[in-house]
Amino acid sequence: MRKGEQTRGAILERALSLASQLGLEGLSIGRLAGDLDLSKSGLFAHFDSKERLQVQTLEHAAERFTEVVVRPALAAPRGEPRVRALFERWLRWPRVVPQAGGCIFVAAAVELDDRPGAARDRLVQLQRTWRETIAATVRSAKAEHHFQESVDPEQFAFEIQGIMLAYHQAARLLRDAGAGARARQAFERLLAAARRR
Amino acid sequence: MRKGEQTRGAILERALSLASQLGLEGLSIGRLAGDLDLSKSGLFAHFDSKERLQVQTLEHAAERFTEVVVRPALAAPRGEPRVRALFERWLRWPRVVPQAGGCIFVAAAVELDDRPGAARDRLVQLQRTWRETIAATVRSAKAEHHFQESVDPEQFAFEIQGIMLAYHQAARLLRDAGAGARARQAFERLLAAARRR
DNA sequence: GACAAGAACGAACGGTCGTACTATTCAGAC
DNA sequence: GTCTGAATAGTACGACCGTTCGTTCTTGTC
Repeated sequence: MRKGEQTRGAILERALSLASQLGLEGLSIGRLAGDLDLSKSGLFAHFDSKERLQVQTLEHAAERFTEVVVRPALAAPRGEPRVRALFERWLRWPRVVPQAGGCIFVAAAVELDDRPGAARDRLVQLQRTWRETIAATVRSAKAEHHFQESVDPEQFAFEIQGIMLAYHQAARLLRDAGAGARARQAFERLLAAARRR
Repeated sequence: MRKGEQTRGAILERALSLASQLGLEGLSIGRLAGDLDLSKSGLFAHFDSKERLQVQTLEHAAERFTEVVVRPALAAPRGEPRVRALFERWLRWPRVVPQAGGCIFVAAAVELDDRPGAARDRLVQLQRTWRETIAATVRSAKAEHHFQESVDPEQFAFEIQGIMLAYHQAARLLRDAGAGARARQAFERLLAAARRR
């Protein structure tokens, strides 16, 4: 049947935004049901447990992330342009896929880093995949001779991630209007160091 | 009287570690009281409200941070050594001042970035002070001619913060044993770019 | 040792949480 | 139109939440 799938999708889309604000633990089934005009028990039946809801919310986020960040970026030309595309699309994605509290992966990373369980396990997988996506893109930039042979793709991924996290904090906590400019400047410096010679 | 102060200190020290794990919202008065063999109401009386407990926990964290990170770093020679001291002491501080869940400011930044209130306001202040501390140290490194004149202290602070956040995520979420090495390499690259000529 | 103030306690409050059951409504195949 | 299973609603539960209140123990001062 199809109605269930549809409701489920609506729940997860809302859960994604709510969890970005309140965290995966702060995400409450009652609140979620109220927002969607569903009964608590009706909503609950879709997931059987809160932990499963949390995991599915991450799963849903990952699917949307692939749709709006990774896949389009892979359509950019190999090499540096693709690295840029990944970066720029990451900056925008919490608005493209509505997450009122900012990137859910940033929030979940801090929340789950010391809470064992299925949600943490899945998040770690996703985060590893993301770092590997960046690293692979950097490798292709080396293959295209855009970047020097000496560039370490994993180190590059680490540093990009740092810029993203600093941006997230400056923009959201400090409400620093110049956060985007700072992030781009840091990114350009990183690119220049990889490219230069 | 003095007994109260003493208990209060013990509560805050424990609250700091607990909040680093569960977040300032996840921090529960009942749990905290249980850990310290106090009654819920007895503990509560020290703070009058949960929000005040949260703010005081941040305040306590800030004092300890100044003690073990900022003040000792300011004892290092002006210029690049002082920048290094800030960085290295930051890396270690969640172990020096026990925070089982990692740096509480990192956790609180993500948690409070969209939750208005006294705790958020205080955290923003603290974070601004911290960035300014880094920037001032960078300015002194310029004055000592360790760094080029063209270095932007605020941009430098932004990028250091990024490295710290990336380290936190790699070490804690991904349990990446090489996180420290990655962070130091990124830091050296940042220093080299500021120094070079 | 009396006394007052401070510190801690125990019980209870109204709420919300996740979860378990049962009952009802509804969509799609025949 | 009927039947069936999926989808949703309703109700109740025990646990824990922050908070209040009145009481009791402890501490420091005279």
